[in-house]
Amino acid sequence: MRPQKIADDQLLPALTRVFRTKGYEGASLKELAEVTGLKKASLYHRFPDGKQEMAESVLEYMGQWVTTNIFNILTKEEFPPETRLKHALVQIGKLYDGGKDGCIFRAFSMQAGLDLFQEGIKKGMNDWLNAFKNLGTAMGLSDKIAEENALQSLIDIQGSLILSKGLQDNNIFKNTLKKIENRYG
Amino acid sequence: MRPQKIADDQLLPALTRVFRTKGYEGASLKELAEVTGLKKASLYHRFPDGKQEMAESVLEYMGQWVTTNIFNILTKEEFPPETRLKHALVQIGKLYDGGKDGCIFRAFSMQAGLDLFQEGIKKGMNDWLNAFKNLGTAMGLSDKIAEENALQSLIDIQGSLILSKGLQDNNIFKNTLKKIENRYG
DNA sequence: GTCTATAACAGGATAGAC
DNA sequence: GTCTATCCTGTTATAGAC
Repeated sequence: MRPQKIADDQLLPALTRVFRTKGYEGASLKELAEVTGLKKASLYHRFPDGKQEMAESVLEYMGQWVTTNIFNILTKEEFPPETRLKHALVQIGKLYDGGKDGCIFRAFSMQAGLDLFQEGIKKGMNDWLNAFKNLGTAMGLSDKIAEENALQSLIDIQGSLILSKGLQDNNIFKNTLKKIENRYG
Repeated sequence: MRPQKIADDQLLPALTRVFRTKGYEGASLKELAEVTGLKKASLYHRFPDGKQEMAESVLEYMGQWVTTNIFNILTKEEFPPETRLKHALVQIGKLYDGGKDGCIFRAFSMQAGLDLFQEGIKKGMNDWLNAFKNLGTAMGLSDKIAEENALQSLIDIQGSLILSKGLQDNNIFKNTLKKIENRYG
């Protein structure tokens, strides 16, 4: 067999960039091939089920990144919750490149994407909620308040990403991260 | 000339429904023709510049609806600001059908849509901010606080719409509207 | 103003050579 | 495992009859 032209751990980030900026329908195989340096037929060798499988893999890849770099930090009991939150917010800032990059949930949230990935999106969002709720209870909040804070934190992240894009002002996102930190202060 | 099969004021809502749920790329002329009851060629008669012009018209149509039904209420000096807010929030609930419908800004916020409508989206979002800021100052808030509240209100609306869709729970959106009301309480 | 028909192209997907 | 070549379908858009 020929050597892989691009390893999986380089392939997925490249595909991710396209899906995040273009959405599911907007991401064409032509562009997905270009950014990976592979021909379309080679992409089908890696992902026999085509575009849908590529998008699924991207969703899973993002989920793993977030689990490793955000959830695991938020719930790491060795550190005080204030420290965990601070570190996690830095990682969230990285995830969205300071507001420049969009969320994959949003990118897959138009009809076509929802038809395929509704369950994965729901699960992913619930994972975010649980991680933040875990942090809240570690800070001594009641279950109810911890849940409310978690939900509001996600609303803030998603909403501020939309407004940052629409108003072309990444400070909206950055300030929102600070606001989240203060809410738990 | 033959009679119009569908008047502009019926045509635009139909187009709007498709663009809102599918996004710019996901909205096909085939479906746009179906929902309007017109053939594709007839759509081109109404919108010579094709899909882009249809989307522009939808954006403008939504802007007018919002101006009439939300901004004008929020800034109507005859009524006390608390009343204005209450009425406006009811209209916002209608605009998004209790969380079931998405925002046109979001639908046009993937790359292809931004390339075409960035300026329109930015202007539309600033109109929302100004209307809410106007309300805040009418309630006696400082300029700075009124601006902060306006921004947070939009973040709440956009974020809660995303989470409502992703988690398939429209109560997230509905509760957020109540929360906005309380913030100005 | 709407229609049928069709052009021109892009998109997703596959076959088979190397 | 990657490639070239190709297929087929869907998509945007236009021509011209009514």
